[in-house]
Amino acid sequence: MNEVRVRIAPSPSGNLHIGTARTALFNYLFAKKNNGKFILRIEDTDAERTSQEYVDNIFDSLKALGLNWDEGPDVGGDYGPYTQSERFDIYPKYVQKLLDSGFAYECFCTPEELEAEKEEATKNKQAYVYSKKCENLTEEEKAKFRAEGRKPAIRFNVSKAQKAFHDSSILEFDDLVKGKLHVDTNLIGDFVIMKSNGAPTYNYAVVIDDALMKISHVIRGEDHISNTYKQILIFEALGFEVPKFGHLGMILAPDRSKLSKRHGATAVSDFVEQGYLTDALLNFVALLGWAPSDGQEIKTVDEIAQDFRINEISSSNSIFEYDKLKWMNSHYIKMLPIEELKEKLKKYLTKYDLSSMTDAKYTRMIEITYEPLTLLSDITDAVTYFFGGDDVELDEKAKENIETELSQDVLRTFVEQAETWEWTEENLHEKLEKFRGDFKEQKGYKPKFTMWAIRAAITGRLCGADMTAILAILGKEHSLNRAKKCILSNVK
RNA sequence: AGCGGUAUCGUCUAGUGGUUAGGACGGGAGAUUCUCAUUCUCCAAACAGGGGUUCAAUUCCCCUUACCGCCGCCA
Repeated sequence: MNEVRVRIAPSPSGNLHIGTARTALFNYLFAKKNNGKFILRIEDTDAERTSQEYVDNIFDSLKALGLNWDEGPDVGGDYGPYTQSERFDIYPKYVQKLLDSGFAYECFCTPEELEAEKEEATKNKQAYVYSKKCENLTEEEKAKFRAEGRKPAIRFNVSKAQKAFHDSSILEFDDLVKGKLHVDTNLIGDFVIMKSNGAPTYNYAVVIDDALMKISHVIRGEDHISNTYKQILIFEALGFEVPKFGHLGMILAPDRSKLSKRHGATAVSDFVEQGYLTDALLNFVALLGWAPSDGQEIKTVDEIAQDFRINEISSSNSIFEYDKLKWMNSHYIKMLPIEELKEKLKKYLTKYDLSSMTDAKYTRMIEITYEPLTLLSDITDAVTYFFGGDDVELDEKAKENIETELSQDVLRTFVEQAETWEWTEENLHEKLEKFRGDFKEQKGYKPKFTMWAIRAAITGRLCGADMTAILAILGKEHSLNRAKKCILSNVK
């Protein structure tokens, strides 16, 4: 049995898209499950849209996701180079083979001529298929075009390849996820494999690379289905073994359009920047099309790989539901070991002076605030009242609350009694419990209201983390000063 | 227009020729908690439509509809 070799072949014309990440994941899973190799290839044949910045982003994102490749531009391998622009000397050789065997021919048509053909087709409501005008040019005619300064593009002769390798004009292949797929090759025009400037086209370069890199399974988005037929024909014309193909449904935005920035983040690096955990991202994206056999959706990549069967992937499109991703992210945040969480969160706490806080206090602060986080970045707002010393900004609801007579009563009593309290969390816990118990008993204040007064004065908000711990972390002085500042002299 | 693909709660999906069609997110109700959140319990929510085949179809076949993709000297 041949070795399983799969690849992800992103084009560096943008940051690594979440859809590409999903395709990469499925390739990775397939490789893992089958003890195969996962290969990264950079498809940068279109120099104008390509940049090193994007190449770096693709590397970094894939690494962050833990989708490590066995062969690639940086790590090398036996079938390099793994960057298309470094393979430009390879492509002409096989074009020549195709030319020699008659599966390709030179085309001297100008863009204007081609445009005219297309217009004609649309006018007649026909699908456009190249006319094959240049298929049988004589040497004299070619020489004449050359004399005019025209540079030929090379076209692949579809009908010739079809007749050479297939009985019928219907070309069929067995897709790993979609089952049997077919098309009438008469509908495929002779397409360009080498541009007049000498650069290979995508459909051609992909075949050469996949063949030379011994790719056994091509797993990609279903937008490539129609390319597959062309590619199969090239594989055959060159005498290469045709790999197996598997096409995944697309990821759509909630409004069923293409996922774009206006829906939120689309690049993996954007998600990370916003405070998503890569593990959550990966787990979520795996669930788009794949379902665990035991119904347990939270899974590590290794667990998913064990349970992964490419033919069981749903072949329909799926919608990217940010709500579920958020839920998953908060779930992953809760599962993170506290030490790791402390480190990851620091990135979002740069506006605060953490050096003024002991590690024990910092740890405790994170312990009591991390639970409600949806995004790591939510921590920024969640801890603001731990800083600022004697001052804290009150929001509208807190202000309103402070101004009630009940709250004033609570605060006056609090300041008076707390002055003598020993300021440790255990003791505060005990004292506060008794404190609100007393108010309940003596004045009928619900514990909730008693605590609201203190919370409003100390944190400036009506909701937040455990009040006892907040007081302990803030310290006696700051706590009492904040409370004192909220005691108003004239309240009716 | 043509060609190809897809169709189970709002969303991601499980599932079967005979099931109370299952789970998750989201939504609703309740319990717990000093608040918010968490957690827990419960509830509502789906087989696109029409024809066949069959004793029986959500499941198999056909048509319609809807949606997606492709029709580049882009990748």
